[in-house]
Amino acid sequence: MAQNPNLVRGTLDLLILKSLTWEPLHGYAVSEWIEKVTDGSLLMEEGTLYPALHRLAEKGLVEAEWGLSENNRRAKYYSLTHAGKGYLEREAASWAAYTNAVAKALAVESPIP
Amino acid sequence: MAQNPNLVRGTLDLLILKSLTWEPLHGYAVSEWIEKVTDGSLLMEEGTLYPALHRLAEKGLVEAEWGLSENNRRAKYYSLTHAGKGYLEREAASWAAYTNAVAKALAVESPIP
DNA sequence: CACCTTCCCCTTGTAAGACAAGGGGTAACA
DNA sequence: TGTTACCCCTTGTCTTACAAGGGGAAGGTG
Repeated sequence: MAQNPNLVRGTLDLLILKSLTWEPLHGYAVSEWIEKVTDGSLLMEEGTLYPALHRLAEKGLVEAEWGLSENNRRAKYYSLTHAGKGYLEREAASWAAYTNAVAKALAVESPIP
Repeated sequence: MAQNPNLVRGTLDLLILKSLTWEPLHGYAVSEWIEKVTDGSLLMEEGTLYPALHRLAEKGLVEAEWGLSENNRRAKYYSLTHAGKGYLEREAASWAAYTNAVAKALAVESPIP
């Protein structure tokens, strides 16, 4: 399913990190979480998800560990690091502020206020 | 001033088109409008703005015409086409829906609802 | 006069990152 | 045995924000 790449950018990391808030999840479960929590409006390509997870690990925002899934399959579990928690909070706030500003701009009704 | 490119993506076209809602503006005025309307939180690089305007013109969403600015300078005025209006409405709605979904996802408090 | 600032336009190169389209492998079940 | 669901990954392509440059003309100031 095709998303708008320009919309996904800037929220992808946030959503991934958020999905790991409570417990470690493997990649497949992360994508399921995102799909569920957005009522199916955001379907994550695997070619998008996995590189993103690797980037986040590279930055030290998540940690990976091989394990076994509920379905008895080899799976790589990602967990939020301390740095990842902080990053999530800051970036979520910044994202909210930005989208708020844009929403206001798009709602302007008088020319050149 | 450095923005977060990942946030700008997906809102840039929207903001530009919105600025042209009432009357044709030249590029410089578009960037001023955006800066003003976002309380200075979004400063548009010229190397971002002008290519974006050209892309929008290429897609037939805006039309360009050379004119003279209030300050007596040569300036290229952009105006919204019919297609541009429609695009703005649709994409603004889609953007709002998407950011809403993300906002909800980021506000989730229970694990895996 | 020379100089500076403001206004106004543009281009090139770089880097990031979403996506399409491939790949592989294992468990469970019909 | 075949099929489906689960789970991981990579490569190449394309878009596009940004940095860093370019130029030129108007109006003011020293």
